[in-house]
Amino acid sequence: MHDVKRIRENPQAFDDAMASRNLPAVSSVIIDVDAERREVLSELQKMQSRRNEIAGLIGRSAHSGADVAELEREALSLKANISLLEKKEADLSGKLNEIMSIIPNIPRPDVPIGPDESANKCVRVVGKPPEFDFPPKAHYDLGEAMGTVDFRSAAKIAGSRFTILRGKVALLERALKNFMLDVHTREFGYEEISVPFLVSSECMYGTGQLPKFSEDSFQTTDGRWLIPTSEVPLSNMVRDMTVPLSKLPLRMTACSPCFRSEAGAAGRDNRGMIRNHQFHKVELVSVVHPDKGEEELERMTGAAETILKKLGLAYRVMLLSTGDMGFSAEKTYDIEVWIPSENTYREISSCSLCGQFQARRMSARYKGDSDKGFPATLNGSGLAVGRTAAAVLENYQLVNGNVIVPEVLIPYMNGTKELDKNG
RNA sequence: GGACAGAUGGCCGAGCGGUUUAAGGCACCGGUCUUGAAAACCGGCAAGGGGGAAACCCCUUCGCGAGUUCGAAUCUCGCUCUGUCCGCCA
Repeated sequence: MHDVKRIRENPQAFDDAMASRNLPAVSSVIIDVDAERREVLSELQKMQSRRNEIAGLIGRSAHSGADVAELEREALSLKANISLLEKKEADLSGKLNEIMSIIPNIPRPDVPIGPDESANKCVRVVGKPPEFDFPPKAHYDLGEAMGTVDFRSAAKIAGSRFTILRGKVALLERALKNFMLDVHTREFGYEEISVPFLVSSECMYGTGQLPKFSEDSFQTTDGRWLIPTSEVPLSNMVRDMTVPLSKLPLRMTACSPCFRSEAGAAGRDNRGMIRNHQFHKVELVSVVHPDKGEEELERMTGAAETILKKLGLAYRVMLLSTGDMGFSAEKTYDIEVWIPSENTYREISSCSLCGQFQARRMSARYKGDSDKGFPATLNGSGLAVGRTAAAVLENYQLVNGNVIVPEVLIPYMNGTKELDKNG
């Protein structure tokens, strides 16, 4: 959500920002509706003031015995006008809100401008992709051959785009979650949070999934939503509250299943664990002073990268262009891991600075002695567990189809050093 | 799921139709006093929004939403949440 005052002060800058997102100019509509709303509000408040005054006079007349018939007549006519104006004001507020709630965040100045992912900028490439003297298999072929990744049963039970993991690969997934959470809590000071996987519409609105992207998530029969990411419950921890400045930065991490309808993804990544309706993700969320956003984004991205470094996986960091950024983001780094079978990098993390955009939607505030306002929020994957498991399987595969367990995971795997057909 | 009780400012808590512009206390901030501290005393102390160059004025908010009324924290209806007990249950 944007600050209407800011738009009023510099409509051109706002329209330019929307243009960089390939969206039409809307500032003039917003300014008009807002001006009308404030005019109505101002008049309404004058009437309310008079109404309160009359009520006071009548109240005090009970003691003085003064005649109040004239006052009551005036109050009655005021009453009708007030309810009329109240309705008008509510309509205008609603209209303004409707427009504002589907406008995305404004990209930061250093975000490359472009139509889509083709304009993304590679910031750095870290690690070297492994070289194989045999054609590397895809993770789903490796897993199925080992009998540890079972798409057939998953389809029987839940339909397409689900995965069942068995034995050592299920353990690998669990090991990855614990490893990631440990790194973030011990090395980066994130507090581990165990969150609800169902959330209210208010939460989905707060982080920006609603009202525009309802078709991307699953809704329950009683009106709740399956979380598409634990960013939603984590960020909404501060919804409708004022956090003391001294408590910032807040850093929270959670591991949760994530549910996505993947509407419109037909035909893409149909095989494997890359694009499922349900996947596990370790999420990072920070709530910081608005001036500390960029600094925190670098820190958060670094925390996510640390996981890949420790796992010995090659990756690159991409700065997303205006055309590829999410709704609530004003700057986003994607981390892409090397996937040998596809001979390319695939997204495994997305770290976004949302500035004050979500805080405004959530009405989350911070307050210090002489400084108060909306904090900046950030969220990032640290990392998508299923995709990390796939990357480990592929990057550490041997010619016989076995998979070496990365050193850092061995303690989390009860000492298992290699995955093989014996599960 | 059933029964009962409750929801008031950062916290506790009074108020149950108009001298309440939400009493009082705690916490916090400033001052007096003190060598310093404590105590005591004095003063200050919610958020959001509208108007204004400013001083300042005004509106809204007593869980949320409707309603009754000239006037609602207070009355009516609906909802949400919390507590206690019962039932069910991992």
